[in-house]
Amino acid sequence: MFDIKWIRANAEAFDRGMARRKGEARRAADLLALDDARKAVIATLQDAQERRNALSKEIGQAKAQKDEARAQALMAEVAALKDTIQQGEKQEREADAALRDMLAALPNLPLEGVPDGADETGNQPYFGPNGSETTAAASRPAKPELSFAPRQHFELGEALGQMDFEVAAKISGARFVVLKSHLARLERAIGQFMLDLHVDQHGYTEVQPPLLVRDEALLGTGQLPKFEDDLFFTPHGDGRLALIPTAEVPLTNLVRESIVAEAELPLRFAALTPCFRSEAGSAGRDTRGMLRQHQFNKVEMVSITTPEASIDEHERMLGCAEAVLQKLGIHYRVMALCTGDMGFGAQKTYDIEAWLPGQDTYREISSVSVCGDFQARRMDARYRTAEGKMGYVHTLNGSGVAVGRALIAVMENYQQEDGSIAVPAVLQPYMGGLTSIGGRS
RNA sequence: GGAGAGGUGGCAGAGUGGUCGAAUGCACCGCACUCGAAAUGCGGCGUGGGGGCAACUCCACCGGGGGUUCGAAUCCCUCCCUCUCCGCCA
Repeated sequence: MFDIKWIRANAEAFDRGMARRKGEARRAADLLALDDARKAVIATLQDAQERRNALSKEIGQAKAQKDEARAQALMAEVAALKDTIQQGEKQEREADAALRDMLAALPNLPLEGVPDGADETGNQPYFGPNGSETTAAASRPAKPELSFAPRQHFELGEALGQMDFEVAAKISGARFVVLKSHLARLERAIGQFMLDLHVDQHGYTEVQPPLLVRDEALLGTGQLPKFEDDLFFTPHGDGRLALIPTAEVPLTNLVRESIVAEAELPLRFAALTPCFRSEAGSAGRDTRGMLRQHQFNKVEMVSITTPEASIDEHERMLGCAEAVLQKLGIHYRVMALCTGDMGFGAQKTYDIEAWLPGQDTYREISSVSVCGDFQARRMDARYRTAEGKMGYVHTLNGSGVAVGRALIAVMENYQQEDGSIAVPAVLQPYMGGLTSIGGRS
């Protein structure tokens, strides 16, 4: 959410940034016109209120002095203002709402340095703030060398009899899956491992958040008002609650409507939760396998920082997500998303794409974004310095990483010629010591 | 689900139609006293918005929203939240 004052002071930068955003025709002039109209309404209203207040005060004094005649005269005088004030209040509400609605529908402005582009083809490889392709390659696991034609995860899973899309469809329809036996445990092991990593080694506080949230929370992080179609809702009383599309929503809203002492920052939260997405706009895409499901598990990281610290925190968070793949031994690449591929609330986003041998391609497994004060303004999340100065916090979120997609990556990268799957060393403790799924033991 | 009580500044807690942005206490900040501290005294201490170069001034805010009234923390409606009792329940 933008501050209209900021737009007024930075109209040119605002227009330049919005022009880079796909499909954003909104210009500063449109918003400033609304704001001007709003101010005019306020000026008129306040003028009338000021006169009313003064006269009402006199009425109080007259009454106190038992001067009924004077009180009556004053009341008659002020009565005339009543209609003006009520009209004005109504107009102010309408003007506020008009401006607020327009501001709430605006996406965040891309940071300097974010590549321009219309879609994912405009994304660029990223090797770290001071990195190169060579330095990055040194810290990233290599592609597995498979001496046979690799299979896709669903082929492996179905052959094992531990991944069942048909029965899931009978129960819940398309885009659901049933995992059983060792694959079910592998799913749990991956989530557990990743959450432990972030909590034990990366300084995140483990959180068990609500999975059903109010519209206000979704407005705060930016899923509403524009992306209602992507969400599942359930009726609740006279209203509704949404199933979280990502734990970013409850984790970020942890600081909503609050003022955090600067000394408390950064706050780092991590959670392992199911996520629910209607995938309304992706009919026909990735229909095979469990790459794109209505329900999936994800470890999410959220950081709340000062404005000064958010850019460094972004790099740090990317590192936390990368560590997962490094420890799992899965080859990946990092892409800096272009303006056309970034999410609504992001100033800058890195995607981590895991190598999937079965698909012979890279697929997104994590997305790490810095949002600046965009969400903080929507949530009214502020911080106060030791000197008492207040400002909006900066928020960041990143997957660390998507559990279902990590399962796919493990399966495809650790598959053996006989269709069994080796269990990565770091997961074995979480698998009761199991070293292979489907192999002869 | 039924019955009841409540939501006021960082905290505690007055205030049931008029000069109340709101007593008082605690906390906090400054000053005085002190070698220093405590205690004490004096002063300060909310947020958002409009106007103004500025000193400043005006408007709004007592859980959220709407209404009644010349005037609302106070009355009415509605929503949210908290607590107590009953019922149900993993």
